[in-house]
Amino acid sequence: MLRGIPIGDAARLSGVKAPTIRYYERIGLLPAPPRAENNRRHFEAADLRRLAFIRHARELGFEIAAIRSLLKLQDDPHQACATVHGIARERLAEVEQRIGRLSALKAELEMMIEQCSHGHVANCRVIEVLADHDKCAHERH
Amino acid sequence: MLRGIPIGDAARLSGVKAPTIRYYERIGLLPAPPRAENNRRHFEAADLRRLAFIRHARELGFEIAAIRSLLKLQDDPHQACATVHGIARERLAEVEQRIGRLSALKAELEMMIEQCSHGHVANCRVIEVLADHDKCAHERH
DNA sequence: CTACATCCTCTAGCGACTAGAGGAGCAAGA
DNA sequence: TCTTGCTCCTCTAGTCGCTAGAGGATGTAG
Repeated sequence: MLRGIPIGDAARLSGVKAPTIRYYERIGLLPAPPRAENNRRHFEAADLRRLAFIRHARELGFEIAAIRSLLKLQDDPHQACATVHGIARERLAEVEQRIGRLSALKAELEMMIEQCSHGHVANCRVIEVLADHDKCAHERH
Repeated sequence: MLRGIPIGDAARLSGVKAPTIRYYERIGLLPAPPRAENNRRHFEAADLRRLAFIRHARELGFEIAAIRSLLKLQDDPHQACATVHGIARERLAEVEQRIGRLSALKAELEMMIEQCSHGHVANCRVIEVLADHDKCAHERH
């Protein structure tokens, strides 16, 4: 019979939940697999690889649109690597920017918490700092 | 006449866009201001302060729900500071975690990009690494 | 035969806005 | 006075990437 992998197993093997797999199929990120007479999907190893790829890229913070282009490039191995490279570098720049902003934020939160007098809200530094941006130590946000 | 601040000025002064101000009013984050006969909102200085507070807290990544509790605490200055403190510390922990994850991610992206052979997609490291999680240098994601 | 698990489709919800339609009001210039 | 252009109003629907739940069919084990 050789009847492919059912969605539950595909979910367990790829780490992508079943509803999410169906969602990816609906938005065209994953090709619709053949169905058995009982209308159930049957996946194959290639689908699992594609799902693992998607999952990993998602974990790295790539958006669906970016993954879509990466997959298109992957499907056509004669494409130049430069495009892929570009997408990854864009993503790196984003990540670096986010780390920068988060670090400033961390410093500000730490300052707020440290300066909090542990008394009443009326003279709580956390509330004060939140209310008045000028009290921030850092400018870049 | 003394007819308060119109929404456009409130937006400019507070840094919160007009549709977003209306949205905050709708979800009860900002008290509904009085209206003139022409049905237009008229804000006051206190509203601007509240909006600045919300905006700053949003920039720091606080969720609307957290801001809602902070505002409630702010409205009642006899509350203990401990609650406020707790919210801020929770937020700090989240931020630290996110920085950690983003740093691992940055390292991985850098590695991917560096190893990319600049040839064809068929032997592009970016694609390969994305396809196979085991090729990652870092485990914690 | 009875449980129970797995699968199917479909719709609606999340958070925090944002965009657009369609219309009213107001101030300044020709 | 008319027109232009700006601001304002409400309402609905869209964004992203899922997730939850309803309601029903099928499959498997005891």
